[in-house]
Amino acid sequence: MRVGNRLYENQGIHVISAIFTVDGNCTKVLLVKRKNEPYKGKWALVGGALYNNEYLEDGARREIFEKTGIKDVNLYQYGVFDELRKNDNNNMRMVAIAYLGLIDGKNTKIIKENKNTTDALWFDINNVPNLAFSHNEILEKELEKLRVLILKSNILKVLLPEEFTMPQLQSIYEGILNKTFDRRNFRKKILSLNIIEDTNKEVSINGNKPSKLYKFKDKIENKKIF
Amino acid sequence: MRVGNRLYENQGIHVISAIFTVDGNCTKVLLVKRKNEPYKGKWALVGGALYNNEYLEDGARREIFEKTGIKDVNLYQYGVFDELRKNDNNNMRMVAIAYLGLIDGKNTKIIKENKNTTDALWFDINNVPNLAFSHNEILEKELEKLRVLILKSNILKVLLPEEFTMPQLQSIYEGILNKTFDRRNFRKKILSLNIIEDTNKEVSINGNKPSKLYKFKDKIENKKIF
DNA sequence: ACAAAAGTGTTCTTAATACACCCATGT
DNA sequence: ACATGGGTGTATTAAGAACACTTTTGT
Repeated sequence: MRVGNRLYENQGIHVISAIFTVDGNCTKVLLVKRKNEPYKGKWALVGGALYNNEYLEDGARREIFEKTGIKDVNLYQYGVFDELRKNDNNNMRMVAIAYLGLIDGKNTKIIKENKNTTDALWFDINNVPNLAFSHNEILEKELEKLRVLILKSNILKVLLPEEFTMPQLQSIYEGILNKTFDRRNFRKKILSLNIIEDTNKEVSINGNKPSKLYKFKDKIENKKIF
Repeated sequence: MRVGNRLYENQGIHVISAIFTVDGNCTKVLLVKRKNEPYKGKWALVGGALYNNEYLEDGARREIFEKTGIKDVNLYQYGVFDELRKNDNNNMRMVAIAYLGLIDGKNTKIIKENKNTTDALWFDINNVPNLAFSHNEILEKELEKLRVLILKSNILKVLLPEEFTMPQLQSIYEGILNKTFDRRNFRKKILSLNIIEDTNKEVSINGNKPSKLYKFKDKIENKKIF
């Protein structure tokens, strides 16, 4: 079952991950600096070619580990990006399968270098350089997905302790959505999304009135339209 | 730039299209019957391997034409489906890129046979057989996308004359969403979606009170969340 | 005049927004 | 007692759901 037809030669599948974190009230994305051509010296999302014997998500995870040392990351959804690289003498058909990840940047040690990259850094999403390939476009689309995902999943779990307060949660939403919300309305909205639940505990975070503690639900059911 | 590494051998990219139509109040999907192994004799969505020198969407369109004779079809969005086919002696890494199409089945002549298929038929989506590969799963996901898409695009243009009446439109929505709606509320909802506009004309479709004529807007702007 | 299909408006309920005061803690 | 940050409720507006009568046309 080997592909033995010239029509199908020179095809490549890449797995590319946009890995985000939230730091204070700004959202950051993890980029690596390319060591080799093409786009030598340019920053890029984390990714590379898929191996023959692995599933897409496993490939994405392997690339993330090889290039940044990050082991534990939840990956979500996928997008597809299409690219026909034209050369002098042949074409290279590339399909990039894009993943979205979210980790706690503060508690994650990043390895800076590997055989294909010379650096790895968190960039504020409002201050991203021109990236290799069409990674700027991929980044935009994945960020948009992240903004949708936080409204209907427990993806934000990784950025918070098991139990957290409403103000902690609000600050992360504000960071990702790049907006501020009224405290009362935010609480009402989030509770109506049915993605967190009250633990009936309280803590005083910094010597003021104690806050209630919430946690994400394990199972989150979908909403419907129309 | 040839892929000369064993790790990347035996990879394949397939483009798979779920082509829908609406007939009366039921939604149908176009399936083809496979002539060859694997899954010989099974029904499948329309698709096949991507060539090296074409973009994904072009490949999808070529496959559709080769297998069904359909030339004019708008394709939308994509999904990715991951499959590692295990054999006795090697693995075949397949990635299926899925497209969604919608055409007017009544006015489209379908070619029944080609070198890889022995038949092509419209199936009521409530009555789809076990399909080849994981095409049942792909079909479900693409149908879900179609149901979202009709609420925020002009994708339904192809099923209607340039100018159409509200009851005609409602009947198609009811067919795809598999629900019935109150006439007044449907009208309000659709108009609020900002995807159609009044033409200030009327026709009497079948010798009763004349209906107003509407048409889809050319440009449709996106809504936002939060 | 009547049958068939299309147009229209009001009420009720639910969700979204805007906004101000009280409470618990540490100093 | 006061400063800090967290909790709560109400009034207004906008959107969704439920529902019945009138209009036009052909026979």
